[in-house]
Amino acid sequence: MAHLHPHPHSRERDPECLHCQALDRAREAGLRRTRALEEVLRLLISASQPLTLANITEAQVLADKADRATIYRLLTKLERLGIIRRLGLHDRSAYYVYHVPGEHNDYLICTQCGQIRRLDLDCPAEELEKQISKDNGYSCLYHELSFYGVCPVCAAA
Amino acid sequence: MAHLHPHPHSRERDPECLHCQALDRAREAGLRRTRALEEVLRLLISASQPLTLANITEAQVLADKADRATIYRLLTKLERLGIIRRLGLHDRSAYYVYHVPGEHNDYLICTQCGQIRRLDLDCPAEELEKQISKDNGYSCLYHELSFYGVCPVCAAA
DNA sequence: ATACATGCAAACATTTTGCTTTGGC
DNA sequence: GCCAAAGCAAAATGTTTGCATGTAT
Repeated sequence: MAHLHPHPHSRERDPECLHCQALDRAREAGLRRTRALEEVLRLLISASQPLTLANITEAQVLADKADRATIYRLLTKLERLGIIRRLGLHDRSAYYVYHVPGEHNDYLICTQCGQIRRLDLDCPAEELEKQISKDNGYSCLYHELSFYGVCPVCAAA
Repeated sequence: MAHLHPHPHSRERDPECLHCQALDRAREAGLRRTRALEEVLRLLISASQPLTLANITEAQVLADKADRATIYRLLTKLERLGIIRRLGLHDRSAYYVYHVPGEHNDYLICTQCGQIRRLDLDCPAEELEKQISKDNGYSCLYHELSFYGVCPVCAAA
């Protein structure tokens, strides 16, 4: 999953590389190849958990080099294009994940400390999607399944 | 579901009445019987969809009679007590629903207009909860399943 | 050369807190 | 009377926009 881009800033294309794929999708949609685009995609692709706008803006590679507003607008575009996905995880802020076409992740969140872990499970909602789509006439359906509870560490304290 | 309290402001107790049950739970937890408590519970119980803090504060019965901060603190307490539940539905603001012990609801949200509809389905995540709880050592587990898509109206436009 | 992307600053929306007063028990 | 709850006002947090400038194409 956390497939790192093997050739930063180069123009070579490795069709297996998630980062290249993402970049291609973005370019095809008309986005320009900017530093912010590259870094945002790289960060999201290599992250093992959802990231907030603040997380991204403050990341080493971007700190003091990228503006909140720029990243915000970029994330918004990428979401609209379906390249990334925005999650509502009870926090005040929005979380973003890279969206691998056809893949899906669920999360387990501690209601005390806010820790987020990705769950690796056969999501049972997958099948329901078609049915719900048909029943309600909705298109472009996707879903979000999150589990909330108290993690062992917080339970001890 | 939307069981209305049949005897507002009275002290009679109908053990079948959701509103009475909720009130009892709150009182047992030490909350005082205030106007805000009664109205907030009534609103949430009779609502057919999740409500925001703003929704509640601006409701007829409470408008100009209740302060945002008061309702906010009350909602926070009720959530901590497990009497209501807070949902993260992608909107900027938090949504609240009354939590009937043992019951669970899933939602279908239009990503364009934000409309929220409650889904009536056999939630397949119910079973996963125990497993996840065991696997990860989390306690007090619950989950939230939401479907996002474009509703027919927005699709037409 | 022409858009699109950026940066900076300011506006917004919503949540959260401090402190004094009110009112349930 | 005591302590929780209410009310008011202000702070904090995170998102969103306007506009002038820079830059990829």
